[in-house]
Amino acid sequence: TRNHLKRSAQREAILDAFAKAGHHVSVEDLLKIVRRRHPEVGRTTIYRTLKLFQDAGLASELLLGGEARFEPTWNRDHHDHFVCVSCGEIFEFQSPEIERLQEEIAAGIGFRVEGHRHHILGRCRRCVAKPPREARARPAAR
Amino acid sequence: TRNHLKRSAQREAILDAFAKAGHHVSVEDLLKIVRRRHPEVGRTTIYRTLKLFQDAGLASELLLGGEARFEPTWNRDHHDHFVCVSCGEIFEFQSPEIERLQEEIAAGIGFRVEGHRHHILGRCRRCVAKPPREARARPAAR
DNA sequence: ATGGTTGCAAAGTCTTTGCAACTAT
DNA sequence: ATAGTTGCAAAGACTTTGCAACCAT
Repeated sequence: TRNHLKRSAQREAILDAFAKAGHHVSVEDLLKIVRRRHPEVGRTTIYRTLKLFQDAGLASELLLGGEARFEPTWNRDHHDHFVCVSCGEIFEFQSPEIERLQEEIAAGIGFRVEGHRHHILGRCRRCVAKPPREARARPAAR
Repeated sequence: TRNHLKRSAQREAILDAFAKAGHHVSVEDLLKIVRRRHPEVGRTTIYRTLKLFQDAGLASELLLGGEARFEPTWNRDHHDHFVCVSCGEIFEFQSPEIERLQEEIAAGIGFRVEGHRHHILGRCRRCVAKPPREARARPAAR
C-alpha cells in the first residue's frame, strides 16, 4: 500500500526476499529465494515487481553485462563496485572525492548528473593469488 | 595478417568502417555502414570480427544497457562517458585524478585493476534546456 | 590441399507483452 | 464491482552457434 501499490502476498514476499538477499541479486537469484517459501511465484512477477521497486526508489539496477542485478537503495550510502573478472565476486567502495570530481567535470559541460555507474574491473586479492581458476560466476563482461 | 588473422575483404571493410565510424557504434550501426559498400556482409561477421578486434586490442566494448557498443582503442587516451538519458547522446571525459583515486582504493583491498567503466548518467545541456522531448535514441538504461 | 572465414538459419539468453484468471479494495 | 495483479506462453531484442560453402595461403 506504500506508493500507490496494491498489497499482495507476492509483493510482500519479493520485498522481503530482496531486503534479506544482500546486494547484487539477479532476477534468477531472487526468484530462487522467493520460491523457497512461495513456489508458485512467477519469474514475470519478479521482473515486474523489481521495476516497480525501481520506480518507487526502493531498488537500483546495475548493468554489469548480460544480466541485470539489483540492490536495495534504502538506508544505504551511495557506493560503487569492484567486480572481479575471475571469480565474479563484487566488492563495494565509496569515494566522496570521486563523486565531487564527477560533479565538477559535469558542471563544466552543463551536464546535470542524475546518477552514475562506476565499475572497476580486475582481479580480487584471492584471484590474484591463485590465477588459474574456473570462473565461479558469470564473469561480468560478455 | 596482423595478429594471426587471415586477411579478407570483410575484415578490411569492417576495420575501415570501424575506424571511420567515430565512437560508440553498435553492431547495427556498423553493419549499416559496412553494407553501404559491401551489402553482402553478414551481421554475424560483424559480431565475430568485433570480438577479434577486442582480442587483438583494437576495440573495447561499452556495456550501456541492452545493446553493446564499441570503440577503437588505438591512438586514444583512456576516457569515460557521460550518457544523456534524455537524448542518448554520449560525451567523453577524462580525469587523471579519478583514475588515481581508483588505483588507491583498489590497492587498499588488494585488488588488481584491469579496467573500469565509469558512466555518468544525466541530462546534457540541450536536454536540460528543453526537458519535454522524445528520446532520440535508446535511453541507455532499460 | 588445408584450415580459417563467411552467411544463413537456428538456437540461446535475458526481458517484455498479451491475455484470461484472480484478488485487494 | 472494479481496477490492479498474477502466471503462463508467446514474442522480442540482442547475441552466439552449427554448418555447408567459400577463400586465402
